[in-house]
Amino acid sequence: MNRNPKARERRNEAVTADLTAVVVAVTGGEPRVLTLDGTAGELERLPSGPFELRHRTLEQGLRSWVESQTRQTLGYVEQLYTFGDRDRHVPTAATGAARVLSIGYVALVREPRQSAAEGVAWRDWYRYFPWEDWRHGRPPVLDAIEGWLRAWVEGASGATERRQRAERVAVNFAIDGGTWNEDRVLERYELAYGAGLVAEAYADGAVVGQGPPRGVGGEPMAGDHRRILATAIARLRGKIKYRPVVFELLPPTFTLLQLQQTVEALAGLGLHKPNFRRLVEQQGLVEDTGAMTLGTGGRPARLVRFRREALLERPAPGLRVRATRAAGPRGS
Amino acid sequence: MNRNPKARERRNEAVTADLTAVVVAVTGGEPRVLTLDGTAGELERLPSGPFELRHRTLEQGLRSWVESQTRQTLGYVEQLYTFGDRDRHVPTAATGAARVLSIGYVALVREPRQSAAEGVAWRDWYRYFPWEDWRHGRPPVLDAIEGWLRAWVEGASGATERRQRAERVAVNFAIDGGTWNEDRVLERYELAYGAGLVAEAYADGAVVGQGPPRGVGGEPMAGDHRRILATAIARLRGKIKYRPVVFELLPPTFTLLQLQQTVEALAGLGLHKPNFRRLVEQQGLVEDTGAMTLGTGGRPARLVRFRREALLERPAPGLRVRATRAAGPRGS
DNA sequence: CGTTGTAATACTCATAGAGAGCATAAGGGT
DNA sequence: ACCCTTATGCTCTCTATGAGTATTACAACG
Repeated sequence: MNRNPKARERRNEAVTADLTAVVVAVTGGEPRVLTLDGTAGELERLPSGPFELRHRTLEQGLRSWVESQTRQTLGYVEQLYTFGDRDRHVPTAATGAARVLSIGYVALVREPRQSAAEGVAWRDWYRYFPWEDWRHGRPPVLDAIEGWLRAWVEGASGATERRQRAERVAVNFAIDGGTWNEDRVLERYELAYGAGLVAEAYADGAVVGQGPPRGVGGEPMAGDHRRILATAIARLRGKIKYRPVVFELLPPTFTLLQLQQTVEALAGLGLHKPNFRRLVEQQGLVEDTGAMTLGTGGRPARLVRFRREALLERPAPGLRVRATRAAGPRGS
Repeated sequence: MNRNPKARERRNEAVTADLTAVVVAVTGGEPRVLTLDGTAGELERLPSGPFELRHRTLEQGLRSWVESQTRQTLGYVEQLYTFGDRDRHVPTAATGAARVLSIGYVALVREPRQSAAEGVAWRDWYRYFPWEDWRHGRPPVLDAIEGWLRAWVEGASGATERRQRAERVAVNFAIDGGTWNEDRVLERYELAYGAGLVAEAYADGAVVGQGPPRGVGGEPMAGDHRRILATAIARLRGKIKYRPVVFELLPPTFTLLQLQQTVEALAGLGLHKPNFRRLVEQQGLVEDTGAMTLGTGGRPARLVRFRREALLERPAPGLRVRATRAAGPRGS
């Protein structure tokens, strides 16, 4: 736009790549994400740091930042998405006017160790997305959200835009005949952002005015970290259906109930117990260890382990979950 | 955290981001990708260019590069993956020793216009992945590939590594009891790379020695472009199952056979015609236009169009395809 | 030691969806 | 009229899935 050719040396076209990690664990049936406390009234954030020359690969850089910031070593790691919209970035002192890309990753770890380091916390991920937890039926926040979104649809500037907004809302939030699809976490977050439901939209200046009542939009995070978290949840919810990634979150041996609760935690859905076991068994995803659990308050359960051969037998070994009628959605 | 601030000026840590596009169309039932001819005996390449300050967003930058290099405007665009492994990049004069990230995108367009510009060509994507086309049954190249991979497995340095190699081969190439999964395009390419089946592995210096006979490893591309193409194919093959993306490749009205052939082209599978129609109909993905085709050599077909309401009714509106026994895989 | 609570596990039933194959219809061309 | 080609309709079977119900096995409590 207004640059002189001299100023266009290669390094001026260069950008900084920020590596950001969503580190996930499921403890006691609750999905958790590793966060850093915002210093001095600042927002909570994900572990992150710039990609530097000393890093052999992007993934190595990510592992190194997470370890140095949280003392947590990572197992399974998967790249999510690279964000680079200019609008979404408010320049800070650290970045100056330079261009920053955020490369998001999701990592899965077993149980978090004892207590995390100073300033590091494992937080329930539904803290940031209260509308995503349908394990005990439709979450009550959705009433307020629905109202807000309806008003947003009405506030469209023309008939065409109103129709588009109405369709987006219906498709993603299971309103007016739409069906709840647990995978659309990112689409819902983006919609919430555009509709001014989440605090980040105001912080970025994308939306002006008065936000919704406290609690409705979920807890905000620094920068675009909540967007990256949404991407991670969406990816995981989709992936458990055709790849056996859940097992990365479980100890080497576990019970079928633990497995089910882990899936439920990720998917945010309640599942039918007998059918879930049947699915797992017939897919051949687990095998018996011979051992049993003791003293869990009920009948002892078999301890099973992941069966690697399932990878060979099934083209898409995963857990195609669908909610029970009671605990789940289907139709608004 | 523990770094000398002085030694770490920001621009020293900066990288260049290359935007690379896989532009896909299906013409006459064949899947095509937009490529640039390699100048002077160089390899074929995908349209690409660096992310610059003038670009408002990554996607804008990509669209702008593709248009300027090929005169093709893009419709549907989706980000794929960001590649940044040091090992995979041989520094060129242009990049110097600097760090380069490649951000891959896939774009879908209707039919390519008349003839493409000078040096630009639409090429069958199976040119680069001959083993991925199972539309007429198991492709014959797989015999040679299987042999090569078996030798690679045997060439492992220890028992553990041999077992790992054998499992990867079985899972991805439907050998020894594995099942062919059309979605694993990238995994197969990575395996082929590691096993020295593709020319890029030698160019990068990742593998040394003698490659397989001509034709077995598919046509190579510049840099990591073939890897990006593999990622694109994999993404599309997965996505048609739960999102109605095929329609981005078809004209506004089309016949069910055109739809089927488009899906077959992408998935690389032959499908059972009656069952495919039943699937499409019952999913409510299309609606009648009233018009019919003429003079196609057989009985005239109904012309249909995509039905947007399907987005609302189905949680995952797509075409879960599975090969027929004749034209397809299942078990090696 | 029986009762109660909590899980684990086993079974049944009905139905929707997928895989396969066959039959018929409606054009064009010879 | 006959053949070739593609479109479209229908049947049959089996598996997978959603929803319930019943039974078993431990722990804790009185």
